[in-house]
Amino acid sequence: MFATAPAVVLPAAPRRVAPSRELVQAAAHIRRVADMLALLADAFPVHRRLVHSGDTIYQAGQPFTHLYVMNSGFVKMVNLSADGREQIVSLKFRGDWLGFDGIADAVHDCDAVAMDTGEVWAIPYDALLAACATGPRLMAALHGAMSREIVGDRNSLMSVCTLPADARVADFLRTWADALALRGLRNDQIMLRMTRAEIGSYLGLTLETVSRALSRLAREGLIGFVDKGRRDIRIADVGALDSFVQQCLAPVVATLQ
Amino acid sequence: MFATAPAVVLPAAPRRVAPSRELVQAAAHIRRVADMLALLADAFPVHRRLVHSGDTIYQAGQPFTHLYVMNSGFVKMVNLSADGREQIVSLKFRGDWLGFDGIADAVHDCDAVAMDTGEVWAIPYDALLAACATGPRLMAALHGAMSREIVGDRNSLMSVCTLPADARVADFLRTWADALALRGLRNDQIMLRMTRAEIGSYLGLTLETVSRALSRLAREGLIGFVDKGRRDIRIADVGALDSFVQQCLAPVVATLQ
DNA sequence: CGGGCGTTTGAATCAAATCAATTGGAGTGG
DNA sequence: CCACTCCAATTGATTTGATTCAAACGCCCG
Repeated sequence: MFATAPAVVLPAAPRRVAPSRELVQAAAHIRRVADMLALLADAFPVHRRLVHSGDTIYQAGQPFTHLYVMNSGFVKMVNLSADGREQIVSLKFRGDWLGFDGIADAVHDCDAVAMDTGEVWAIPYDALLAACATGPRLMAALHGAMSREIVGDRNSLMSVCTLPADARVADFLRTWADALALRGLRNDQIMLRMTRAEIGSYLGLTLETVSRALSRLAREGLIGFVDKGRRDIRIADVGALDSFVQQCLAPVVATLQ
Repeated sequence: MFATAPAVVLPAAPRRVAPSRELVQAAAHIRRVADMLALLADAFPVHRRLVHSGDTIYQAGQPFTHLYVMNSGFVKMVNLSADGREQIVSLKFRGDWLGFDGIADAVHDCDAVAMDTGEVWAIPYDALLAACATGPRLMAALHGAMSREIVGDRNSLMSVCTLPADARVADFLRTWADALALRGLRNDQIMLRMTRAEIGSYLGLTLETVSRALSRLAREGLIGFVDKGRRDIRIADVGALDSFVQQCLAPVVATLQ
């Protein structure tokens, strides 16, 4: 309870004046990613692959041989069910690992599709394991990444299961902004390289509902659109998105008390 | 693609006459779990803990020191958000590992609560890593378990995001039955040790909706209740649950074509 | 300039949540 | 043994939030 409280303690941080705690976290994360990439580059000749929007890094059904670490870019993980349903189940940024789904059965379980130009490092899994044996740091990075993935997936599930549509979209933007901040990037303006339909797929909503939610957030002044296009979103105050989510929850909480 | 196809190829398996493929899978899984437990017992003095319904194996916020493997019993993973929302995000059975959420930040991220009497083996994480260095088999088991967890979580997300309420409940029962079959247990009768509210939490539904869905499945003859209680569920034909899910999807698929 | 795609917005519909009442079992204590 | 309480589950009536259907708009690009 207390461990996660700080986010709530600040009801509406007036401006993004770089709160020290987040800066520290970001610095730690940047260092961790840099160390990890250096470690990988040292351990073996990493195959760096340049990808463009639409390229698939791997596909469901392919034999699993490599894990991948994103040096830059932006990737979606697409799950396809036996009966033809399809969904974006995860989004990946710089420093994230791809391919864990393939380890268990030696076959990939979903598609990894680039949504932007970027560079992914392909790492032969067996070579990685061998390298892990030589020192504990690579292993720690690997396990940390898997652990983070599990935590992230569960948080997605919780968003989808416990938040109404508007709050889900707000939470999505907040999470994205946090991901940018963690990587030391400006988080007051985010380029969604996704269509409304893709956002909807990820959040379990229709594209119309996503569009309406964004319009409402814009009307309330929580977000704004950069330029004339509606793809780039300006977030005045990330904390305000938090309070918006809680406000959506207010009636629910009231009944619990 | 081909890996997941067989479930569809059989439109409505008439009866549960032990299809060989599933038996083979079950045998493989049982062997894997047994090997893993033996491997663990050999590698270090495992601490075996007996748990009863309601006991917590670990809680969010606690420092992470151990991973756990379930030898028997049944456990729920409960996530709590900063703003007070709570949800069951995962269910664990014999052979499953617990605690991966704690690796990344050395602090557990959710509660693991026993829902039945059982035995969990506590494994010091550092000792486990040390043991992994000695041979590849432990590491393979560990990574396999994490990979499976990631795949499972994503499938949960997909269920919640793409299936209507009735289908979600049917899919939940099907998944549970498959989990039992995989462990070599009879899967024509499952003891839900969960209330309707807990099932609802896991599926993102209210308890009333879960109740109605179960009533409808019973009315259609897909499930039955054992004894007078409504806790134990008899499943005549697991394959029929599959076709029910697809039938729920039929109108959706029609619009896609 | 015109076509195509993505987006927005409105109106109607529908599925699930909410509210409310009742039933049913399990456990307790007289 | 029965009466009582408590909690889980069922079922019905109503409301609500999201989807569906439909139309129009804006932007990018050939």
